[in-house]
Amino acid sequence: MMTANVNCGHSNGTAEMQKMCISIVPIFNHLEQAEMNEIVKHTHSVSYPRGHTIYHEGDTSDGLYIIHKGRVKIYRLSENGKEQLVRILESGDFTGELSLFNETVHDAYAEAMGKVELCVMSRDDFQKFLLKYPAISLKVLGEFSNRLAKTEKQAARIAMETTDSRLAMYLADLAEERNSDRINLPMTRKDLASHIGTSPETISRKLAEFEDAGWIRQLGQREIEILDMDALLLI
Amino acid sequence: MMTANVNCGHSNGTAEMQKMCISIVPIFNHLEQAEMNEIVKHTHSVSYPRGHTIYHEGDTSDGLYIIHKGRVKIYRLSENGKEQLVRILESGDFTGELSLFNETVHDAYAEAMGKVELCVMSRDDFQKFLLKYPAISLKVLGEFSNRLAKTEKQAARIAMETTDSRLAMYLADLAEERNSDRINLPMTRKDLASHIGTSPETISRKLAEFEDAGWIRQLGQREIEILDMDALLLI
DNA sequence: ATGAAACCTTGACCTCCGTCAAGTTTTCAC
DNA sequence: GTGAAAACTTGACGGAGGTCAAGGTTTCAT
Repeated sequence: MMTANVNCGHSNGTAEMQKMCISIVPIFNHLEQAEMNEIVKHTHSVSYPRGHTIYHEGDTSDGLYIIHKGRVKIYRLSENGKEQLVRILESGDFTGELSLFNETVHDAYAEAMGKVELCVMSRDDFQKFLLKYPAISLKVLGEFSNRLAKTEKQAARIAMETTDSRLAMYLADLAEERNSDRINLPMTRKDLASHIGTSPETISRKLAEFEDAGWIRQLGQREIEILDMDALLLI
Repeated sequence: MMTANVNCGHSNGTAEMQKMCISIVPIFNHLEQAEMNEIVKHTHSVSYPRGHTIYHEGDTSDGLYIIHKGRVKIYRLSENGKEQLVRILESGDFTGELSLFNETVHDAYAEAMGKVELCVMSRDDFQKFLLKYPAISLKVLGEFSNRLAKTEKQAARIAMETTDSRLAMYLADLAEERNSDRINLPMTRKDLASHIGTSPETISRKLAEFEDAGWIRQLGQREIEILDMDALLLI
């Protein structure tokens, strides 16, 4: 049984949290203080435990979810029940938008990777704000266009690159994002495998190969140091 | 009303044609007549021959392209020079948007599949209209959300389904889209292969298998009749 | 209409990597 | 802290499908 802790904005602490929630999200935090306060009134906070499914494929969309604390993984299931990890959301990211515009049902799953705190806004309120503050639309369009570019790139990679390349590119992307040669895999081998279209065993083997070749060093199960980025990307 | 055919060479086309262009695009055709006229003033028409590259990966974005007549294929190149077909644009579709919001350079190629006629709007004008008419933003958001959903689905398929399934699902999608059991492949084996992440040879072989199994009938090189959709999707 | 170029098909080969299995290590709930 | 469950590693095996090649068919520009 889920033990969701739903707050509807009556306590000071919670109002404070919702305000924070809005103020950390790129799509809202460019607004005037008064405007943000108005938006805060139309959100409520929710907290879920590790493993809780926030929405299912097929659920009707109930709104926009903004991650305040914790991480959420978005995944899909194929016909035969295999899971593919689509992306991981962190503080300041949002989801639920896809079904806000055209579809009315979700086409993926959202699951709490640890304890998470979310701010939720209803579909109707969100659309109202988009029309009232056109600048928000531009922010959301920017975010969508980023995601679309990333997803198309990912699809192209899975379709055309070898498994070695895909893994190497994933590591390189992560290193660039974190701006460091020491990276921490944000997920299990199984999830990573499903993300780049291979099997957990293959991930283990390839990482071992990379290490033998002197391109990386595995420090822990999750921590990796990249020693020779160029060689890695030449595979 | 639809007397505005061809005749726009490489320079500006007739006002009539540009008007048509705007009136067939879902993101604009919901506007009032006067508003559309205003937008028409800020577009110009262009025509390109078969095979012409409309924009290159790395080009700086010069604006929004709306397809008036003909078809345009969007593709990417991998490191090793392999091509992946991302999607095919038809009359009423638009492209160039990705680089309109965040990136300033294109990350893919656009090529005319036959003679095409386009209407072009500058990046600045487009952004101005988005702010002036918030309803346009909602339309574009809807279009983006569709594309994102489609692309994520595609990525998940390539990552997790067998080649048979991917081809079968592609045929099924096409049949549903066209609402008929007789479908015409909109592209060559090579392009289809790159789209679903396999090789042209494998496409030939699988289609032959499907035919032997009695699930489809190949009428011409491009025309296919689906005989047993259920069997096809059970692969 | 006609030749050249692009496209499609079929065969043979062979490699990559997915799957199963068994053992080890790490994580997590109590 | 402790035991159970989840996650990871390594090995062996087999099959799906990529690649190369050669020959037939369609398309297209002139």
